[in-house]
Amino acid sequence: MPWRVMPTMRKAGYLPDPYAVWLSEVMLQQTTVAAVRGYHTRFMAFWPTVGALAAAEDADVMAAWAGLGYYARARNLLKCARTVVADHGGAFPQTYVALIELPGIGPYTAAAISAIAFDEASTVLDGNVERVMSRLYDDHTPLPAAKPVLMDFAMRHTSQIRPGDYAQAVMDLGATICTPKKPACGICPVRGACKAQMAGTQGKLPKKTPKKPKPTRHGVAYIARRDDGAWLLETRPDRGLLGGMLGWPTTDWGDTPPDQEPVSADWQELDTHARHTFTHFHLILRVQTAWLPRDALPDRGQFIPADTFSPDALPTVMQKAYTLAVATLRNV
DNA sequence: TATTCGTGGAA
DNA sequence: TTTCCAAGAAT
Repeated sequence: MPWRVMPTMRKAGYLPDPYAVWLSEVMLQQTTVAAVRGYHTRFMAFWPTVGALAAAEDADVMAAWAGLGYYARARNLLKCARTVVADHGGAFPQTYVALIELPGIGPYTAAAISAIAFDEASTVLDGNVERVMSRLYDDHTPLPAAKPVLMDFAMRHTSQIRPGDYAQAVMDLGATICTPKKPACGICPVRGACKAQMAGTQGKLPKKTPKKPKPTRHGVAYIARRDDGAWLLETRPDRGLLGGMLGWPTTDWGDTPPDQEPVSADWQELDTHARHTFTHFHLILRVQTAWLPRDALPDRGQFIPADTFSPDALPTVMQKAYTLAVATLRNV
């Protein structure tokens, strides 16, 4: 990662910017490095300090987060930045105990920041470390029930010497060698100590409890433009799915799609629909489009001028609906 | 303790 | 095409 500080530099006393570390660790929650890289670069360019982020407009931050998912992270990111400014003088607290009090910072992130940015000997237990420990001790207890024992294993290994380097090293071991599929045991530095490697069970670990099948829900998105080109959008409520994000007015997403037109209009149903999969359900989203008169008065949402609107500010499912609708609206 | 909460890429 | 997931936190 470009925001990493190399071990040789750390040994000389340099530590990375806590703000950059916090931002990356929050973005990396349940998210791949490849997906995060561009977002982290843009956030650091737009808001170089926690003070700058704290002073940002909510809508700008949510728009910059669009597409990365788990939008509660972005809402908590702002809460956390503003708390750091208001209660900590604009400097991140340096200990696990203090960090975990902040919004959006849980056990893993508090451990990662305190270790990487402040060299506290905290134990990081993320998906990588869970995998490494389950294999090292050949523990077949299914996750998430196995977390306490895996944390106990991880604590035994946590180094009091250069704890920041250790935290990154054990996670990198999981990310690059002790991988979920086809681990590179032949080049693993702890091969000789790995019980799963000896038993030949590394490919089956960590064991996980089977997850429930995803139901399919249905909904309708209403994409309307006023005759001056303005788009009808609404900011979703802070709680729930896509909370705080800009999007098209939609029906509720349930088993049967109700009719909840945001404004009376001559709606045109598209002959295709968008498919999207969230964490816990599949969505089939039908799309209706309409042109509205200058004096239209919608029940929901607000008009965004054409020169202000960018689909990049929308969550991915809303971008899918937009892509389907654009061609049709052009032809009207 | 169990559920909610995104996304895009790999197999 | 469908499943499975990847550096979790909040409720």
